[in-house]
Amino acid sequence: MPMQDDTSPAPGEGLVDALVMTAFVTTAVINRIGAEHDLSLSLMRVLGILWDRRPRMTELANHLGLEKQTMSGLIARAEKRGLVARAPNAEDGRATDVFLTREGVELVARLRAEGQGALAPIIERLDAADRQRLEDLLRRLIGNRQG
Amino acid sequence: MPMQDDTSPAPGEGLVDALVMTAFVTTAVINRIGAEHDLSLSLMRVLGILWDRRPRMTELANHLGLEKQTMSGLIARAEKRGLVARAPNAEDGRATDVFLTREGVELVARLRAEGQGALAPIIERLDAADRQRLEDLLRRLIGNRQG
DNA sequence: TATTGTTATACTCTATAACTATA
DNA sequence: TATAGTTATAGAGTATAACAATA
Repeated sequence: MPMQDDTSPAPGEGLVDALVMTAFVTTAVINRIGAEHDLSLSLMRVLGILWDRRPRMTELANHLGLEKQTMSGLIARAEKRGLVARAPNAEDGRATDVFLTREGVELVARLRAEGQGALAPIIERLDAADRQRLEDLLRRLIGNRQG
Repeated sequence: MPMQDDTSPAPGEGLVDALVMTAFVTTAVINRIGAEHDLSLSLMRVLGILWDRRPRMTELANHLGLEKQTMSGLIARAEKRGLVARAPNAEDGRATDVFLTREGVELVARLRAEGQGALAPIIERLDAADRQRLEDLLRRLIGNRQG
């Protein structure tokens, strides 16, 4: 879908296309893995965050860019399935902490392994040196963020 | 979330993390742009495909990995909004072709410009040479695919 | 009979609004 | 009064199942 009346594209235009296509491909892969476990992308992101953190509901919602009510429903369903649990925050009587159950921890570990396996055929199109170059470039692009 | 009992990660493990994080960041940006126009990611993908193609319903569904009934609803809502239209296929009396309306074409052009603008601050973290290197590596990774 | 598409139904995800409890 | 969280309600997105029309 090139700009119609512009024969000299803006700098980075092709890169944006490549980024978006890569995002679609990557998302499709992890979405498929999630679907096999009846997990939405949002819930997978939540579980990933809970791997090494114990946030409160509002923190989770902000991190994912969702409303707190949406997070309430998401966590309520995950709790019903035994993947996460809620407990009152020790310092603030209004707040609720969220954390993974043992079953949730096992699921995240399994998801992670399956993700590596599913994306392996794609990344193996590059040799080791190019993989490292790509990883370095991507990390410079997105910065060192967590979750 | 490193592999717990493995101090020497599998080849490409860090790259998978970087790819997934990049996908989340990129998806969040285009999702926000879509939300400003009341468009879901799925519908944006459909509109992107229709930019230069006139597929039938089943082709669209297969391309996005959705069921044909799901595509029926998606297209029905988009048609109601005047973004796309349906017409019987000339060769096969069972099939229905889908295509962009004039309004749909204008919307896709606008979305595309907004996507470039929204991702510009991110890609500008790399100089021109590194942008080209990253684009080349990504294209080798995902192949030359369309839509 | 097989394929294309739609309709019926149900559940998840998401948002807006209203509410309760705590600070 | 402001903040944290839940509940109520509604709409979009998705799937499974059943159906109609065409090949």
